[in-house]
Amino acid sequence: MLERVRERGAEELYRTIELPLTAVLAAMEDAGVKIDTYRMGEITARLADRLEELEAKAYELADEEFMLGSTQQVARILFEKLQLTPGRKGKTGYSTDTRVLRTIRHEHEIVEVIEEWREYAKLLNTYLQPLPSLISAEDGRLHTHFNQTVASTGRLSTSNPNLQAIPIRTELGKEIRSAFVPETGYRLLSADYSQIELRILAHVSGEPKLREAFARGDDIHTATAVEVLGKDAAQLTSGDRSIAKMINFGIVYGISAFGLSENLEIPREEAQAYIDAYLARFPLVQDFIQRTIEQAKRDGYATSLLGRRRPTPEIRASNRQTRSLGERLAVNFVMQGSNADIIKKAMIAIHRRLRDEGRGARLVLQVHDELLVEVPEAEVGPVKQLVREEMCRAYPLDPPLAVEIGVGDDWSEAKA
DNA sequence: CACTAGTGCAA
DNA sequence: TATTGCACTAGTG
Repeated sequence: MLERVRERGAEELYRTIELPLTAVLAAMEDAGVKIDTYRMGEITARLADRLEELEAKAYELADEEFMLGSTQQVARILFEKLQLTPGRKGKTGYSTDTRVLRTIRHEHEIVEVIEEWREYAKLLNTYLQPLPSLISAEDGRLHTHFNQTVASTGRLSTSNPNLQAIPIRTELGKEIRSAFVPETGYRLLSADYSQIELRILAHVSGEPKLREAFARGDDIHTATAVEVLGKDAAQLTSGDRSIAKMINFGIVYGISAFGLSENLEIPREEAQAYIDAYLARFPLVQDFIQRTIEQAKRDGYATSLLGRRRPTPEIRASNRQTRSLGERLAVNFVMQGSNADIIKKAMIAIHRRLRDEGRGARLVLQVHDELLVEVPEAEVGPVKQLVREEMCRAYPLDPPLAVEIGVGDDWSEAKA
């Protein structure tokens, strides 16, 4: 197999990153993370009560009993029985997803009941009930599995349970995250790369406006809004910043007018105008996108900063839709794949130094641009410094990598 | 039991 | 018809 690894130009990546990383991941799986089951139980009890109330209310408003978890039955109630305005359709009928429900929220009282039921049922069924049952009898901790060969971009994934998708956006979500706690006498340290994928874009494109914005320490979405919307920073609304944020996401994902229009919920022509304005204001980004697509067409793959390759055969397809997909995959890979390279390199360095310096601290989770470390109280200061140093040093970018670090008595607090 | 569709959680 | 994942329930066979 080593011969085939060589043929694909992957030997260095294999020897310096992927192979040494296996030991780090094994140690992390072995360490696991502590869960405050009492806190989980409190939230669960509260939610279970609320879910029953919502269920009763939904039956009353629909004047019949139905399965709130069944999209088919929900669609029948909303769009046949109650005659609400249908939105998009799927293979089997009307969609009842979040966006559709949001649109018809004011047509009938039952819609908000269903929305709220969905949110709570998700948290209960996916996190609050399954997680405690997965806690090891051996050490009382929760052990995930890190998959090293699943994601086509070189990212890690986690499974059984998927600890890379623990809620954070809603208040209730944050409460679930707060049940992830350190061992007695320890604290949790969360370190995440700030805007790493846009910094990689600034680096690989060499776009001066992006580089300078990062160098000045500007808020990158605000800086983008200033350029694309042509307003002074002082006149920007929070809506302007949100638009710029969605455009930046779009650039990282390999933008299309259709995709941006869907996400901003605006006409495709307006989305196209935003894209045109962006590319005109950041011309080196446009060059980078073009270069990346041409390379992928020629070589059959895109390449990350550390030489990882993603084959993109779609890019030579005769079907326009498939070809566009290939172009987006190639562009996105440069940023997502390089991000994966960099954080893996940092993990190896951190693991090694914690061991060599005789620290009691240990890596417990990686969430794509974040590392979670369990640290003895007495070591917090030096470990914080060590983690920042190794994460920043992993790959010298221009603009440089920036790392935000928080420490707390649970995962939610550490991220605040 | 294996599979798909729809939905929604994370970065 | 914007990138990468995992996992839940309902429903089919």
